[in-house]
Amino acid sequence: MDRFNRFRISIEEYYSTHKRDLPWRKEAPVPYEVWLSEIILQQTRVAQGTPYYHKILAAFPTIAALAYAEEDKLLALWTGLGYYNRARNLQKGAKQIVAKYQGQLPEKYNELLNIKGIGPYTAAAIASICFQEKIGVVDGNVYRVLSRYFGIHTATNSSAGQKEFQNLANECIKGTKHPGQYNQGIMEFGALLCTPKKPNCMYCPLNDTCHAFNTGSVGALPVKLKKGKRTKETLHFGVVQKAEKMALRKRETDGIWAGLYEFPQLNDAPEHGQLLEEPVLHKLSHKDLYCSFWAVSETEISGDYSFYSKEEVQELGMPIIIADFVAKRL
DNA sequence: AAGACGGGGTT
DNA sequence: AACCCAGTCTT
Repeated sequence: MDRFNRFRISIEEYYSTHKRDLPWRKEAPVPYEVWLSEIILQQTRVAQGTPYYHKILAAFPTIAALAYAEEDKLLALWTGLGYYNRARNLQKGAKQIVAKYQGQLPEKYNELLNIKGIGPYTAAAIASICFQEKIGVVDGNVYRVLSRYFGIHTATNSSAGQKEFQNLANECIKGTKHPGQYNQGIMEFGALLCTPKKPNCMYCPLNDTCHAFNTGSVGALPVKLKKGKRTKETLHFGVVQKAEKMALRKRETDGIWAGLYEFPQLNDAPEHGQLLEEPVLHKLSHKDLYCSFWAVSETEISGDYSFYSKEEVQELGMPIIIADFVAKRL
């Protein structure tokens, strides 16, 4: 038996005995549910994403409902999940599917790639889980598992690495009869056993032939290129409250917090204004935001804002730091 | 090829 | 504090 088949069979065996019961995992997976769950879970832990999956599926039970939804309503449900362009692209994708595919997800990997928000990972997941296409998923788990087992030292976040790991993943999946099970299996294996820190090598069914385990390089794999330094930014929010309403404005459609609502920003600490709480450090993965909230009069703020009540705010997407503040103060 | 894009959990 | 998470898009 070759190395690829040995690997695949162990993964399938592992999955059959360890798979978690997740809401979108069904005997006959529903393509829309798989798509929605995969978008929500991009760069997001299952535990964090699952409640959002339930809320959003309940609010928009079909692709058509999602396509015709108010963007603000979708973003309101997405509030706190991060990477908000996922939500906006999800809806663009839904519109594409309604327009070009009669509201049904296409079945082929190459067709799925044309849909907004669907990249190589998500296309492979949908095509394999829903339509039995043999394309390997490549996510953070897969990079880790493959790099260790096969001893691949190419950086996973380099162009060469992405190609190499995709090719390897495609090689591994070739022999299977159940592409969706195998793909979910390798991710489950990475999430539960072949973990980033302290992987459970002693109980690993593949340790006899794992390159990393047998060369003592488990801790050195996968190899990743370092990202640049984080940047710092200071934000001054102008809080104007009148008659149980607060002034909010919708952000531009690109950059951070695209399309979300926030307090109008001030260029600097205002001359006339009361600091409502000690400046908060809001840490994003790529920058540190020092946020100050100032009670100011309406003359201090400018731009295209409107006043919203507690009820109206429920229908708006907001960065979590704004949503939390509004919840406390309104 | 490199950076931008969130927020939260783990080590 | 650094790393990671069922990645994708833009420049």
